[in-house]
Amino acid sequence: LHAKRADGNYPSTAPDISLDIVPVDMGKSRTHLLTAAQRRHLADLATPMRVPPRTIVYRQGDALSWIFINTDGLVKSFRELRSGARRIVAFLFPRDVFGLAENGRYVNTAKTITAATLYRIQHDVLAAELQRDADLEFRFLCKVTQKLREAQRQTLLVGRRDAVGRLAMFLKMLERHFAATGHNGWIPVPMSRTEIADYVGLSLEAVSRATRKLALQGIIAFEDGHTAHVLDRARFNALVAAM
Amino acid sequence: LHAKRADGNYPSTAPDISLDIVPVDMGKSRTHLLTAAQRRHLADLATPMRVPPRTIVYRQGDALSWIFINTDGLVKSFRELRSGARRIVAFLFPRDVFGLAENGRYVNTAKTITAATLYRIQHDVLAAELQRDADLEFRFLCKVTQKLREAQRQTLLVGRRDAVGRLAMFLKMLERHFAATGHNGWIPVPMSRTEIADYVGLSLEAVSRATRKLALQGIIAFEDGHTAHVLDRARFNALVAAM
DNA sequence: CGTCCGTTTGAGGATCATCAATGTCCGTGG
DNA sequence: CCACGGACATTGATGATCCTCAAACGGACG
Repeated sequence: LHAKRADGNYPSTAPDISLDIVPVDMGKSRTHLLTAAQRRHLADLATPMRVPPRTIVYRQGDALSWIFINTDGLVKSFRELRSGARRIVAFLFPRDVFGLAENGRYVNTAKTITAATLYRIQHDVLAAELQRDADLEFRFLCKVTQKLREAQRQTLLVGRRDAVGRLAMFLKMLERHFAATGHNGWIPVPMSRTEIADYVGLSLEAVSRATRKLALQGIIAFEDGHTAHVLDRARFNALVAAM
Repeated sequence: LHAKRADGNYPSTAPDISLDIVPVDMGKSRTHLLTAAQRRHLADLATPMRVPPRTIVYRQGDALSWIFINTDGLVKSFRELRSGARRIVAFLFPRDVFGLAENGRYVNTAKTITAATLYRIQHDVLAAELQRDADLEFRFLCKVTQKLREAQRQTLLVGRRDAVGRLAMFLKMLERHFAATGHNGWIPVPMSRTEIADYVGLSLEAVSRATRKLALQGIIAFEDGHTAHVLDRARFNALVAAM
């Protein structure tokens, strides 16, 4: 698997429940989750793995072999630049699918941030299964479509000139992701400042200054560095939208 | 159709040939093009339209009704910002599918740059057809995956700090798109400077100065503003990769 | 021939990256 | 229990880059 991995300690209860693909729509509103049968079937094909923090799942350039589904934990997908800098292309949350490849090679490097539970499926097995089950395939299509929208949003984010605006958009993105989980008014920020910087395309220092500004202006309060409270919703939204 | 359109003058020869979805891979190398039967079937479901330049196909926020396939011409997909600025999210080349929506509404505005031939399919009809034909659906899945990769690349592009580097990456993207068409050494640049600026996230002036620099350094020669010649391939590639 | 649109060129100002130093947290070892 | 070390984060000063404003230029088209 191209990387050190946590061996052995899988949860012995087979949790086929956790393979849901997230709600999206291609217009039509349908039952967005997988059927019980589909989950069971996917669970049959997939192998669960429990992965410690800061573990590389695969590297850019590695031969494509598995597609991964994140059911628990946080993973980053990033590219190493010549300069040594890293650009995080996506954060993979629970219910996210990853393993993007081109010409049979992974495009990015994937690394866990927190401990994570991943299900891996051989890519050709998955492809075959998708061909067999058009309904399942449709969920994947929706999922990739959602990822496409997110990528476009990130392009808009990175394209902004102002640091605080970028940070605001970033927090908004996090809020969207955790909205379903019912956190209201406060936003979990599971990643480090450095990782935020690598995602929004700023230097670490700029991120630091931007968070400080947001706090000073009374728009957002940070506590322990990994939780953000939205104090002034109106100005926060204005910042996010203001471009 | 939410927009003025060129009425009547469809080519009377039914060109089912032109509905190909472009080559991509999810790892497996397959016959990348649609089968003749699939093309015919798609052509049955789709309505061709010949659209003049600078025509709005749909606006962001419009209710989703059609999915479009571009078979000829150039379309831009962009978002209007509060400031009045525009950020181009994607250029749609022949064989591209577009009509990205969220919650039943188009996410971006689509506008033709050149005259174009578009096929439109009612989104729910397409969805139904995809459910029926898992193979066809797989091609769409690959297509969206390709778009995702491109979007990620654009994020990297926009994230760069140097204007010339961004322009170089942009030209490289164009070259990739026209590579199949056999132009060797020279790159068609069908869009305006302003549109390039809106895509790479620079001001019009910065784009102008960057092109000038590329020309002065003998890396690329521009003629008539819509064609670029790669003079120094080595330094060009270095610029593209140098981050 | 004049207007309009897109582009080029120039000068000044704002913003962020970079470099450097200090500060904080946490785990390790004495 | 405390001191040390390392990773990460903050804060400050300087410089480079690009945006903005402004003016001139060019071709297309009436």
